[in-house]
Amino acid sequence: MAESSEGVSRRNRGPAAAAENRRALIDAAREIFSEQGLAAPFSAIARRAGVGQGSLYRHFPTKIELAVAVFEDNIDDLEHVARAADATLDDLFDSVVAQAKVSAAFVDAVAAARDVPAVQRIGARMISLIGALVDRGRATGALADDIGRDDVMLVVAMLARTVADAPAGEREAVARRARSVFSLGLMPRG
Amino acid sequence: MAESSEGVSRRNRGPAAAAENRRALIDAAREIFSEQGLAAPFSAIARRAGVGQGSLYRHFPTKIELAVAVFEDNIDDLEHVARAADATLDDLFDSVVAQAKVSAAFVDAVAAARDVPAVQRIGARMISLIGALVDRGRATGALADDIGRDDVMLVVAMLARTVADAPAGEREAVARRARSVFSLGLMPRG
Amino acid sequence: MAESSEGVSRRNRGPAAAAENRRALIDAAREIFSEQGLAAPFSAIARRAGVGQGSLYRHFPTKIELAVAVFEDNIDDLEHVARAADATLDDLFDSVVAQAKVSAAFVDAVAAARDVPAVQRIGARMISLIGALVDRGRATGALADDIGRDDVMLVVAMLARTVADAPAGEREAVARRARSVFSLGLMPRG
Amino acid sequence: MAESSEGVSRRNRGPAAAAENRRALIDAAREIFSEQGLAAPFSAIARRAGVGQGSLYRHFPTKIELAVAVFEDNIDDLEHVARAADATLDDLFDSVVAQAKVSAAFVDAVAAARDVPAVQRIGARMISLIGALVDRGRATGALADDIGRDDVMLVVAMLARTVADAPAGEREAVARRARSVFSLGLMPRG
DNA sequence: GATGAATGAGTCTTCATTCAT
DNA sequence: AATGAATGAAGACTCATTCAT
Repeated sequence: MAESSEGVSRRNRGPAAAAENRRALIDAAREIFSEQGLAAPFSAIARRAGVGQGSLYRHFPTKIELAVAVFEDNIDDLEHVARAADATLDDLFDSVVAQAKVSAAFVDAVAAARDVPAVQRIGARMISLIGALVDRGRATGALADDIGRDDVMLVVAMLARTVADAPAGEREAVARRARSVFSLGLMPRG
Repeated sequence: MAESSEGVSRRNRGPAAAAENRRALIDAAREIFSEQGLAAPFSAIARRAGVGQGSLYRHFPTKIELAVAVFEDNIDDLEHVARAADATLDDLFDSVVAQAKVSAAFVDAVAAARDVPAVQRIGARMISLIGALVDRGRATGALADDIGRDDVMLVVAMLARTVADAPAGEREAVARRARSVFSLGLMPRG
Repeated sequence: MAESSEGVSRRNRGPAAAAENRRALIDAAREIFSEQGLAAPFSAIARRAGVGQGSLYRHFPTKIELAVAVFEDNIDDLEHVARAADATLDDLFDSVVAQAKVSAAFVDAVAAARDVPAVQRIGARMISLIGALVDRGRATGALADDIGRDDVMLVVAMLARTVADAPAGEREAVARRARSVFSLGLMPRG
Repeated sequence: MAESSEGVSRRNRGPAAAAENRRALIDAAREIFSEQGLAAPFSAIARRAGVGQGSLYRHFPTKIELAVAVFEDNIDDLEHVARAADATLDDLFDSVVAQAKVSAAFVDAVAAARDVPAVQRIGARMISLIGALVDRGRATGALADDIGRDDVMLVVAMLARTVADAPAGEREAVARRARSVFSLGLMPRG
């Protein structure tokens, strides 16, 4: 992210820059998606990355692929979170809320390209990490027995969208309210 | 809707056609919004309505105003639903799900123009009808005491978005799953 | 002008309203031309006059004809000014500056339609009243002998344009500066 | 100008063509502004230059910037004229009259964007070159002592406008008449 | 004659995508 | 493989003009 300060036009450094450019593009895309959503112009991302438009297309022929690359990073984080011995779904929700805009952009991307292999791969990772948390939640009695991975997946998507769509000033309040509704629904009743 | 078969360019039928055109535009917009969302090109709506672009702008200078007009119809329906003596939140949810795409478009519109009076007016109607159902729900013990109008409003928004974004074939399943999660959250716990 | 307050939509009063509408249109046009110049949309004038667009076209098929009608009023004033026994060119300039925007709009119209009879008629009236002032100026020794009507006509046009084009806050200063340059040129030297 | 024959759609010649396109756009703009004034459609300029609309916008995001580029060339000429050891204001007026249409377009542009830095820069150059001629004029006794740069600037603007607005066939006569009025005003009176 | 809606062409502007270097 | 300019197709919006009532 340090590299991605906008407007710093790079020289043509040839093939050597390939890996570096890729990183810069992903970082720039994450920023742009956070600010403007998935519908942001492609050119803005290239500009922010300080990379030619052509290079953007070479690395990521479609916006979906770029979104996948961005979210691949994010999901690394999520997996990291989920791997902690005492991690709960709440921790996952915390992360999702913190990255709401990017998450929402990803939800958009998924909606637009459910059939792209890379998208499915990411979906699988997501389901899998959710699965682990669900299992643990059930084990500790923090989660109702009839709540499955797919339910949580849906909740994550709704949470991301809702928070992302709220005006900046109300994000926190909306997140709290939504999570409250969800939690009560997810908690075992008794 | 009967009149709005696309592509049939109308003659200038004079001012008498004004009201009819307005209706055609609203109907066309509802269709288009349902198919393409709020971001659909204005021109597509005019075309679908069989009306010149200028007429569209005359009737609805901004997309928000058009969205409001569309939703004003929908909210009529919702109010009708809510007025039934034994109406429940579930009935409301049924309607929202049935009109998911349009509802989602409206959520977008509201997000984009919270400060437009017409939007606020609609928002107020929505809150008000939800309020009635909430009160009734509490009275009949179908709703937890700590669930308020704003919570339900949020749920409606999430429900609409989620169902609207799901691929056509999965809408019903998604709706069922989402409502299940929500319901358990909204039901009083014993 | 009292009648022309914008937005007051009139009922269809039929033919009886003809003369009145004509007046309202002229007054509205003067206002609009003053505010936005000759390029102002036709519709703005009809709206300001509280008259249907169709009526505007009926009375004034072209913008030129409307401009002529507007200026015909103004030239009445100018002729009135010029008829005063002790009137000077400076009095004319005062009037032109005071009506700079409208005058400039008229200059535009003339430039665009030198061959329209109505325009020529107005031009003749203008030349004629200037002629009177020139003669008187020469007689009183206030004007150089080699300055003719056409020179003054040109000066009037330039004065109007210049003042009209200046930002509102600088009109007076510009008018003063321009008149100073012109005056020294027009005054006899010796 | 040789390259700018209208309608010959070019291939994408890559970045190498950038400078050439820029030139073509400026030349085309000068022509178009001369023919139709500053209000000419942007698309006409792109077409005349044989360049895509997008390229026009890339090079000149606003019409003002394009006008500035056009006039920057013209002012080069004017500065060249003014630098001649024996140059007079009359030489400047000659140039202004010769480029009347473009000059008038520039006056429009300045009026429309007094606050744009590039415009101010050009204005400063103009004032400065006028200043040199004013100083020289005073020194040689060809100019009245109380005539300053601003007066001459105003005269230039009026001259440009007036000549530009005159029908082609009368330009010369109008220029002569206007300059005569101005000159007598600018000359020292004995 | 008046009315005011309808029409559609014309401009502006933004992007996704391609391509020469 | 990188660059960044070129392209042109949309889409938004505004008006001049026409026309049924």
